[in-house]
Amino acid sequence: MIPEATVARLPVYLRALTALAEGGIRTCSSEELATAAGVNSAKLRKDLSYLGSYGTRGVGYDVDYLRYQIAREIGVTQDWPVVIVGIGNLGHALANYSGSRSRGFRVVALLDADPERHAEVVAGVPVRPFDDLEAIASEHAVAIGVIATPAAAAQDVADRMVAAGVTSILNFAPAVISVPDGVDVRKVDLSIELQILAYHEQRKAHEHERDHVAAAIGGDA
Amino acid sequence: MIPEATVARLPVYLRALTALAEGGIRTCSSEELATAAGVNSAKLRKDLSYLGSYGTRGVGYDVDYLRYQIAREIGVTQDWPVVIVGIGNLGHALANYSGSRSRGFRVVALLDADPERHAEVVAGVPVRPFDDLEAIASEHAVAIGVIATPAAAAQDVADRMVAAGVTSILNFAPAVISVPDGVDVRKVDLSIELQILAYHEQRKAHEHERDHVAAAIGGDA
DNA sequence: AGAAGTTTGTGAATGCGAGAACAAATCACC
DNA sequence: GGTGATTTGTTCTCGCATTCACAAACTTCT
Ligand SMILES: NC(=O)c1ccc[n+]([C@@H]2O[C@H](COP(=O)([O-])OP(=O)(O)OC[C@H]3O[C@@H](n4cnc5c(N)ncnc54)[C@H](O)[C@@H]3O)[C@@H](O)[C@H]2O)c1
Ligand SMILES: NC(=O)c1ccc[n+]([C@@H]2O[C@H](COP(=O)([O-])OP(=O)(O)OC[C@H]3O[C@@H](n4cnc5c(N)ncnc54)[C@H](O)[C@@H]3O)[C@@H](O)[C@H]2O)c1
Repeated sequence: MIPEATVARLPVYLRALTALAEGGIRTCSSEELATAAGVNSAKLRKDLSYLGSYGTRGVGYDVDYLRYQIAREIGVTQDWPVVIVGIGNLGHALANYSGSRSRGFRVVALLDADPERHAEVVAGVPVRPFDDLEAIASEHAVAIGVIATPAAAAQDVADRMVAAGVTSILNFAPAVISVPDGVDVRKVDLSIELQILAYHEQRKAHEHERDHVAAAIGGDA
Repeated sequence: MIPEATVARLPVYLRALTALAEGGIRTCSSEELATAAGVNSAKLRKDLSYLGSYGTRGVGYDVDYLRYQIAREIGVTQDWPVVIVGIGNLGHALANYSGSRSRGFRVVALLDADPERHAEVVAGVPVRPFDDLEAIASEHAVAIGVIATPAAAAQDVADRMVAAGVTSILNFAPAVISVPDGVDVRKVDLSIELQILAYHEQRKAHEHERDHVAAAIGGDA
């Protein structure tokens, strides 16, 4: 059983390894890979130790071999069919992105409730009515769904997805959605991220204030 | 000093409180708020206790009062000026989003290196040359920057931002960027999120396999 | 072949966060 | 004014994650 914190970092290692491989590098040490991935080398080694013993002491890791092992562990050696629901501003960006860049996933359908959208084709995939969800999900055995609708529709969309057999949901809508046990939900939320940054900014600003006050009172007190 | 895990949840509570307020609810218990925010009520109470003692035993929390206290603690009672760099598919979506929905932030500039983009106006804000970064950052005292360029450009953009006085960066590009001490970076990464979901999907699939094998061998062994 | 130098994999220590549980505080009602 | 019901704030315990530190394993050089 791999710890959740480690699972969340494996994709980062995978990307770093891909970058190294594209740069023509065949082997790397845990130190080098850790730097490329932006983590501590001890943490990297511990993370990799959960997968097995794929390095060679005194040498390091074979880039391609380790990359394959991580990809296999994550489950992206095969392609996962994905549906995206809500093809507005964000949905368009996601459709373009998933289609071109990311390996391991295949966008099999773009769904939207608005009939005006149904004429469109995004990144080679036509936008279809939301009611086609069940048919598409069962035809392609879709396990992963992406929600990019307004927040008000998110719970309904999630319910329909779950009923159609989707067991993993990536939610971009700023809404808490509840799902049955056995269904995984991850959320991506721009405004939460901005607010976390704002908190730290404010703290930095206060710190400076204190510094100035201290300096004004008398630096060598 | 508020724990980082708590800081990351405060925006969720803020949103839940806003939703309750919009529903006309004036007071709520930790249990109700926890449900709305999708967390455990004990955790919620402990989180709030770091801010102070803003509830009333036997009663609960005044929705508006608590909302203001959290907003103040996060630092979103004022508006933070934000610049977005890289106005492609994703940048367009972000510009439209930040402009309309999220309180506490104001998009003061959209920047792109591609001259073809400079004619455009997105959500009322004109797209300007990337080289205007320094002038805009100092004019508006911008502390928060958003990167939505391709991965290859992310480190350069980050360096320029830092040089221009930006001390918090939200990075949407799939790249590890390094910044000096005192600068905060948060990243949002679609393909990492998908891969985490894929891992769990794979595990679910293997579990089913084991179940089937066990059933085939003989369920009551 | 042996010594010196690298680098991995892991046991141990430390720190942090989650959740249970309960005492203190408040309200409603009589 | 007192009693019971309700709900917060906090203490305590447990488990997980991070980091250190080092022995084991491998390479290279002599
Ligand atoms: N744009 C961003 O950068 C951004 C960032 C973070 C979060 N979000 C969130 O992502 C979501 C989408 O944002 P957007 O800017 O693309 O909004 P949008 O309004 O442009 O697009 C929403 C789309 O969802 C469709 N839709 C509405 N109800 C539906 C339903 N029940 N079933 C299927 N489709 C439905 C609409 O027809 C529309 O095409 C919103 O919840 C937003 O808050 C957006
Ligand atoms: N589209 C998505 O849903 C999505 C999701 C996750 C992550 N991302 C990432 O976000 C980034 C943007 O994605 P996109 O789909 O909008 O790409 P895009 O190619 O549509 O847009 C990128 C924009 O950045 C501009 N740019 C390039 N170099 C620049 C520089 N040095 N300075 C300023 N601007 C520059 C380009 O002119 C272009 O307008 C990419 O790194 C992508 O991997 C995108």
